Amino acid sequence: MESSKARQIYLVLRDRIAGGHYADKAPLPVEQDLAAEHGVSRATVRRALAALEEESLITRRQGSGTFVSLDGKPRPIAADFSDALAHLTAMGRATSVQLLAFGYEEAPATVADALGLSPGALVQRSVRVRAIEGAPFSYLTTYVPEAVGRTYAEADLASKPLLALLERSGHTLARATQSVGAQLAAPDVAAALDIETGSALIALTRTVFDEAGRGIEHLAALYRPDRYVFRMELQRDRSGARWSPALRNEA
Amino acid sequence: MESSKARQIYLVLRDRIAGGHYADKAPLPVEQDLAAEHGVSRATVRRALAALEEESLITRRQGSGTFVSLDGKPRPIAADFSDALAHLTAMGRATSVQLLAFGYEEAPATVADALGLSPGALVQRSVRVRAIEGAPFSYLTTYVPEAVGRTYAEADLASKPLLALLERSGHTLARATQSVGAQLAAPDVAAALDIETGSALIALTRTVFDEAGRGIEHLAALYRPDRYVFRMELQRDRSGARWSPALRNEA
DNA sequence: CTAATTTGTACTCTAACCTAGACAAATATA
DNA sequence: TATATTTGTCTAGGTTAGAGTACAAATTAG
Repeated sequence: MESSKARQIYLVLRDRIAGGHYADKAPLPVEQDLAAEHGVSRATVRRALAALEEESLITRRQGSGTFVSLDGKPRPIAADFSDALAHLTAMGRATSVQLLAFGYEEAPATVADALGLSPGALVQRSVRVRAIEGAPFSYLTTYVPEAVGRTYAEADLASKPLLALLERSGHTLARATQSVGAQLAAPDVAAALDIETGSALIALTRTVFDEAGRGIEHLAALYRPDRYVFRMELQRDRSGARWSPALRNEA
Repeated sequence: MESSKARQIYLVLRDRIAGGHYADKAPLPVEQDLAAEHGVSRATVRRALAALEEESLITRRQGSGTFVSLDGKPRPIAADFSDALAHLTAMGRATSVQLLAFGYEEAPATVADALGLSPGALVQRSVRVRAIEGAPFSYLTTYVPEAVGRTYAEADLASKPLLALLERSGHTLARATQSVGAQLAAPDVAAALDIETGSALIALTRTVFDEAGRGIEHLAALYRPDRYVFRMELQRDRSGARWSPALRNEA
């Protein structure tokens, strides 16, 4: 089932289970209905279900049905948008970082644009994977203008958060723009995050500026949605016209 | 290429182009490299590229290379997290809503839990698709406790935002919790959003409470990331310890 | 002008995937 | 207890997708 209709169905059902669309212990639709929904034969649905059963995400009982099984499955970490990292460490959970790539190269057009560099300028590019208790959950690609990057060493990246390094070297981080989308996992990312190619990932890009408005860091991050979700609390404004974010302390 | 490795590659490249990973006019990796990256033959890569070319997302020149082509392609709408809708209408863009399903049924366990209802309680379920200038971008499934749902009519849903209806009928919306993840498009959603099954979607779930802490609405929304992204501005706190969201007026 | 690079085209072979159907076994329902 | 429902097992057959290879045509670089 390397790539196929069965895999597609497997991935869709997996997302739904992880996302709470089917609650724990709840029955999945019967095989006939799943087949109809996806426009395939029952044999194909059964292969998808077999894969889910192998991960013990479901249990199947002949004559009865197929049921979600989330016994000891870890729930995703809920993180604030504003400072995810402080959040995790504050929770006392062991996160580790692996540096997959590091070097200086010409800035891709999209990065040069975001950071306000001239096309072809040199940037430091690094790729890191962050894991919590051994389970990888994010794939981070960062770009930093060369002059900024030279203020710290490669080894620092594996041990300290990048924003901390930037502040240590005297840069003031004043403002950032962030946008969130979704993206499919390419083979390299899938391998690093221990998932299958074609899984859905949260895509977050962030550009950080100093007080002079110069671009300091450009981040393209991919998160496993089954291990990491962004959560926020909203409160109705006194005026009643808008919602405003409430600052959080805990997950 | 209904489901296959070629399709997988097609979707990955499509996401990258839409997400700005490859900039406009920039060359894609050569077919050999793409084949190596994805672990397939060149013929398979070529089928993926053919599909991209058909949508004129790329142009291919024999002897030269393959290039991103984003001429008249619309950029995704950038929306604030706090009140996306007000945002859109404020921009003066024509959004339309289609009501796909409406009815009362037993609350799924996950919904009953979120709204604080007893298991098996009746809820109103509605499915809507929102489009901007004819292009669908969101698939919204909402659950409302029966008593609350009875305060407005089915026809209202097709014309007014749900939150406005709730306020009109005297409910005060005090607080909401929201979380953002990612999910693959199932066939029904894919058809409604005019995309292919297996595309990556932003998944947002929100639960709205009144001032007494009662659950009023539970929303499960799916967004096309090529048409809709969540954007936010962050500012460094005076203390310098955290980031805080800056309220926005415009995209 | 020449050589290297890159996309375009053509072909064969194979294996994986999917469909379709029928029936068995376990469970739930009336 | 009898009947319907649901998962489990098996078989046969056909279609498609993919690998691999070779070469042609256009473009670029030296």
